[in-house]
Amino acid sequence: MYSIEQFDRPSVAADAVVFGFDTEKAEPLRGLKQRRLKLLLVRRGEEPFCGRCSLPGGFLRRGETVEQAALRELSEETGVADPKLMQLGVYSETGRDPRGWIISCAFLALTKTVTPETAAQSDAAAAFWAEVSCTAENGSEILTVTEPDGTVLLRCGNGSPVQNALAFDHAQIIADGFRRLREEVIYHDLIFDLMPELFTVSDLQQPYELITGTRTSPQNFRKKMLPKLTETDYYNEAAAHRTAKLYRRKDGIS
Amino acid sequence: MYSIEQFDRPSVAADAVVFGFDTEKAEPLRGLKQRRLKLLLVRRGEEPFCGRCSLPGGFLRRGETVEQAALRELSEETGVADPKLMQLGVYSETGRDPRGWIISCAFLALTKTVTPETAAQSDAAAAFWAEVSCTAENGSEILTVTEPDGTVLLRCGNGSPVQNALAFDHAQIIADGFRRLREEVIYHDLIFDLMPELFTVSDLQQPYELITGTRTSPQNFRKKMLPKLTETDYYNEAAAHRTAKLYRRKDGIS
DNA sequence: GCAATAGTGTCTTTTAGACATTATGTG
DNA sequence: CACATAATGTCTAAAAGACACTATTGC
Repeated sequence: MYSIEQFDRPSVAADAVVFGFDTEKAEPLRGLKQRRLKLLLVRRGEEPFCGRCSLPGGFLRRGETVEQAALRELSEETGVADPKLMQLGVYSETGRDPRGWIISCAFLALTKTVTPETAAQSDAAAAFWAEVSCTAENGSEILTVTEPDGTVLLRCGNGSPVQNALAFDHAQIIADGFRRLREEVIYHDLIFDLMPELFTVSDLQQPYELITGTRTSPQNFRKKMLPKLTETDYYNEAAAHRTAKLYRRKDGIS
Repeated sequence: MYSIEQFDRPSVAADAVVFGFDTEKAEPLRGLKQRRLKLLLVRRGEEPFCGRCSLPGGFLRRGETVEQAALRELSEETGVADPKLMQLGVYSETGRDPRGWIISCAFLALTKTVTPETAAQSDAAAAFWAEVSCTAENGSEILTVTEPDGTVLLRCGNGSPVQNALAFDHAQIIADGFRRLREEVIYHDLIFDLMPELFTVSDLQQPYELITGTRTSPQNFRKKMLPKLTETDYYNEAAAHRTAKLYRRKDGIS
């Protein structure tokens, strides 16, 4: 029988690009809820890249799948509990990790619940939610990841990093993760995995358009989304305008 | 500095699901070229699963990326030279390989050139092109992989294997690969990576519809494809009908 | 009443599909 | 000429977008 001991073996890490939407009372004038796209990061407390930010993750252990490793590390490091996980890609360039031969199995993870506590209750308490924005500047799109204090961690144009304060090759992984997120939202309605169970149609629009980079009128957005929704008997709390019906995702969509 | 030696490490394999179209003179009545979808397999000459068929692949070596490993193994084992490679997924269920802790990084690979020699000139001469068909049977689609002698190696309904003579978990990898192929052909025009540089519009139709599971009239298929094509000054060899203009893929189409 | 969003309807543009028609090659 | 496929055009149905208009709610 073939011996596998004759080959060197790499360490295998599982890292996750976790996106979620935060609900902030932004404009004080009217109870307007603005949703901001957030990315879960960890500030490293050890070498290499001590003090820099990285994706949450850790090493694969014997007896678990890469999915289980990603979920375990997410739970341990950041308190994020039940995200939707999708494989994003394997990063194996030699030299990507100064500690040695380490390949990373990267995941795209989506959570419905972004709360400050999520990050705070972690072991290391080093996890936090960074803000993600995607803006069109003179033709091409710029993806920006910013710390809560305003420090820019990452700027990407056309899918490749142009400004990068992150550890390892995590800037590239994040860029790939956002591009994949866009594809999944456009083609497989993954927007619903970033929303609470019940939501209004207009709750969907800002998140959807931020990720897809599109823009429509509220009327047409409604017409586009309604076939994917089931209405409920609930209404949102009254604001300074007509109350809105709450919907849930329709079964069998995607 | 963090020691990575304290962790067990898995062996990492790179396996490829290689698709390509064969051009057969099928119907003898008129010089009709029929294209058949093929999948590259290897008959194993050693344990485990000695005598069974598996995807071409092998172990990752220090100093190479998983992409390089996949290309090297493809070239060594099967003679397939310059395929388009895309990461398909990581398979890491415990027990998936009786030799021990081995995870597989699977690739979707597309080649423009399916020839008997491709497989024959390999080291082991154990590589061959199996035939892939996807038929609609009472509502759901059945994916079938057949050996040249007619032996059924794999039948899948709804993306999961129902009849499976393949080694390891390669049946599931192939099922995932075909589903991914369909998505890439529909959304990213990957059909062109399965065709020669120059082709007629009708050369495209049978391959396109086999993979996507759709069916249209030749007229409407032409209208759908023309925006993605650049015409050339060449024509195909005359058949028993009007000669057809040869096209190439238009730049900037994805 | 006013501001703001919810929700409906109407019109137009674009796209996809059904299908008739002409063109051109071989036998 | 018969036949098969190439290539174009026409009509229709479905989807996407622009936008007018009505409905509620808080202030």
